[in-house]
Amino acid sequence: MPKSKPTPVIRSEGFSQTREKQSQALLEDYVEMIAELIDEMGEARVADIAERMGVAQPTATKAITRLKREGLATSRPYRGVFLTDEGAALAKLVYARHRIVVDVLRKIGVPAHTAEMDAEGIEHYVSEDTLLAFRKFLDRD
Amino acid sequence: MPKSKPTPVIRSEGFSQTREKQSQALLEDYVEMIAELIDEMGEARVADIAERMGVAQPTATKAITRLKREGLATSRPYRGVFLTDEGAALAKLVYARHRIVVDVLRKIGVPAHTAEMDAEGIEHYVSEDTLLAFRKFLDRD
DNA sequence: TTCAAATTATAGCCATAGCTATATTTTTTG
DNA sequence: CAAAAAATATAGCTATGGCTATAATTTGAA
Repeated sequence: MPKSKPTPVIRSEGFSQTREKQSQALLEDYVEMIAELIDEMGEARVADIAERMGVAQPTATKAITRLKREGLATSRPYRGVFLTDEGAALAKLVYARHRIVVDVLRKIGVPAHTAEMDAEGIEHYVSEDTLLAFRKFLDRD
Repeated sequence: MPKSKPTPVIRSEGFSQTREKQSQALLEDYVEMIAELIDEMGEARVADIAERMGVAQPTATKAITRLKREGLATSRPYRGVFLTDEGAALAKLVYARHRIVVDVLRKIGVPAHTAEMDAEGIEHYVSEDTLLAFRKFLDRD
């Protein structure tokens, strides 16, 4: 098994991308959460979104405003939140990716609960290429 | 290999932790970068830090101010940046963790360059338990 | 049906992370 | 050694993501 060599200069390449992804990660979390709530409860109320995200209600409202601006969700004042086609598609992708990351962690030997927790942070930084490798890895044996 | 079952309710547990880690991630990146520069060039100048981080110089200066506030670095005006013992220890941890994440990704089948890039984002969300599992995984075969 | 309770929106605050423009200090060079 | 160049610091702006307090709206119950 070849240990990777240090590649200091290349390292910097990843940093700026990482920054860009941080705001995308929040959008993904909200979209995923909204999809989950709609699936479980038939609708996604602001209060429920806030509670599950672990933030205050105005924080959730502000995030939803941004989701609407980005074309991922819709909502009418004092009504529930809905996903656009684009939002629903994103939710599906994010959910699938989450499952794959969890499965990979578990196959490696990470305890189930830890895998769920860590996947929440990790999943947003898994590129398409890496996801492809993950799928192949899960199909082995 | 058991596919993981959806565990929607548990999911929310991870979110708040994820938020807390985002600010820690930046600190880790800077500390790691400063250690790298000192190692390579003998000193870490603000301009070099900024360039490698892909940010403007005042942005780096501001981050360094925070590093100093957190006791991870020191600096005198118009002079280079240095790591405290604590900062150096953190840099070492972060570096080791980075190598492990890269090695795990590569063992799974992720191309080297992709592994380096994705590890940059992933590494900050790998818990101690997961790291332990990663080490064992790398030792297999 | 009206009024209290629950829900959602708004206002206004803080901190972080980014930027440009500019001032200050150090370094280099003619 | 003085002046130009380079490096660093500071000021002040934007946007995000968080909060509390409060206003507005909807829902439900008497």
